[in-house]
Amino acid sequence: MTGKRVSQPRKSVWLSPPRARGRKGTESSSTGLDLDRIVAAAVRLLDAEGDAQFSMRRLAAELNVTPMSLYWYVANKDDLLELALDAVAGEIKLPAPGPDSDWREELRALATAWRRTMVAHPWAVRAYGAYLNIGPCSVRFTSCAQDIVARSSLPQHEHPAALSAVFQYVYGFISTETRWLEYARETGQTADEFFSEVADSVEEMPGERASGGLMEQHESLSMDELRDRDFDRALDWLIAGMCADVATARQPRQPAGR
Amino acid sequence: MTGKRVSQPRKSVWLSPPRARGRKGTESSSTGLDLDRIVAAAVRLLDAEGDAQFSMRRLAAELNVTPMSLYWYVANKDDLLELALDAVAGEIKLPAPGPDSDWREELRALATAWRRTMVAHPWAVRAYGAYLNIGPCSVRFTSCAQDIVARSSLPQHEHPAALSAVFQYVYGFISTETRWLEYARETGQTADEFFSEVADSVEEMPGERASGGLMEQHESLSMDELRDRDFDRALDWLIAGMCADVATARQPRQPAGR
DNA sequence: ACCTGAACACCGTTCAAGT
DNA sequence: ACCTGAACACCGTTCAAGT
Repeated sequence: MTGKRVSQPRKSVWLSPPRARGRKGTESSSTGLDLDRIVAAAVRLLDAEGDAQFSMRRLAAELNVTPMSLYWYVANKDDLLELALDAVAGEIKLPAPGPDSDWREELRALATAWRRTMVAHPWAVRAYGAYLNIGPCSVRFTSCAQDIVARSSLPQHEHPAALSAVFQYVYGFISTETRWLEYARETGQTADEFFSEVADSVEEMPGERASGGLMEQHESLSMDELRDRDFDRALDWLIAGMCADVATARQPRQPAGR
Repeated sequence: MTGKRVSQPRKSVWLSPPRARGRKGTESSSTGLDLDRIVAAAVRLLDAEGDAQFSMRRLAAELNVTPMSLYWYVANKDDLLELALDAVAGEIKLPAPGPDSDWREELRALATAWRRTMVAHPWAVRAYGAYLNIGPCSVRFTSCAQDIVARSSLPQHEHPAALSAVFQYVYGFISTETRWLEYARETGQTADEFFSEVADSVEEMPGERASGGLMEQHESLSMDELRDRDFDRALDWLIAGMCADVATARQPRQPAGR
């Protein structure tokens, strides 16, 4: 995030030997600092003001403390953001693996749960794209997804590709979704107002026929409902596609229209 | 990008009245500045050192000029990055709409072209996620995609969802792909080395059964080939899924396994 | 063990001034 | 019309010092 040239480039908090951090047991007095309190405050601040406004100095002020005191608990800003990211990853509600439930339903449920938490913490999807996501909660999340496809009807050698496919799609979706919501929030407009304004402007641009078909079906559905529907839709297409690919047992490496 | 609290929040360069910029005709002497030269230099610098290292001051130095001279051509750093983004969008090789070609092939070709350019400019996928992408080249790119699905066999009302589905997927894919490549570059490792190191570390972490199945098929294929295959694979699944959904004409709103 | 203060090397950008 | 210099309000972080 800072990007200053360093001799030993950092990779992840989770790949470094732990500091004083992580001693959750110590019920410290409410006055003293504490890694958990710092991370919690960071999440609160990031939610409230966005990652662009977030700074170590701002956070320190929030905690009534000198900026440098944070550095006793955390090596640098990137590490702190990685910790904050894993904290919100812990908020994702993982579906319980009911014995009689369909794996496709569970996968949809997991994707929806992920989407829901990310919409609540837009900065976190940017962090998700920036870091390695190998904290305990992130790993638990990934494991959950792996378990689900492991119980699927897909052949084992397809599991990684299947997992990656839905992950990439969902990540892409929530990435642009949260960005639009942030834009609306920043400009003080509703999502619809902002979208309409942009669409109109593109319409008026020189060259090409404009955003045809992107603004049509505004009769019965709100934009939120439209987004929900498109999200589920593509997920279904993807899952249906990989199931069909298996059903029609062509030679496994050679996909459809080649 | 800066995030300072401003009275009038910016939305996009392309939504503001143009400055002196854009006078491409003026064959200015090679000594003077020029919007095109500035943008080109920015792209060069971003490619070489990444967006984390990029700054107005650094760019000015590169152009042998005072930082503030840039501000005659460009309102702020975000605007400049948006211009740089559109410049690389112009590098995407759009498939020519051959009259006898399959729309699915064209869609795959477009996705692949997009991916190729983004891998060449990793900072641009972050910019893509941050801005509105409504510059002339970006719009041309989007229009091309729209034309392709317009020629598809899908019912008209599905076109926006179909377009969005493949966009989100491809964006998600290249987003994580370029991030891994950047990590490898930053650490001076090959992509394989870096990936193995991370995978091993996750393996040793407490709790959960580890990254099962993510590191299997390392026999005949390199990581690059694996990625290429997975990219095409999910794209095929997605396209197959949406075609199948149409073929088996169930009631249009109620997808597969509900 | 935990926290502070001063300082360094950076940022983006405003503003008044130069040519 | 185009570019500069000084200055402002910020950054993340180092380092030596306090308790």
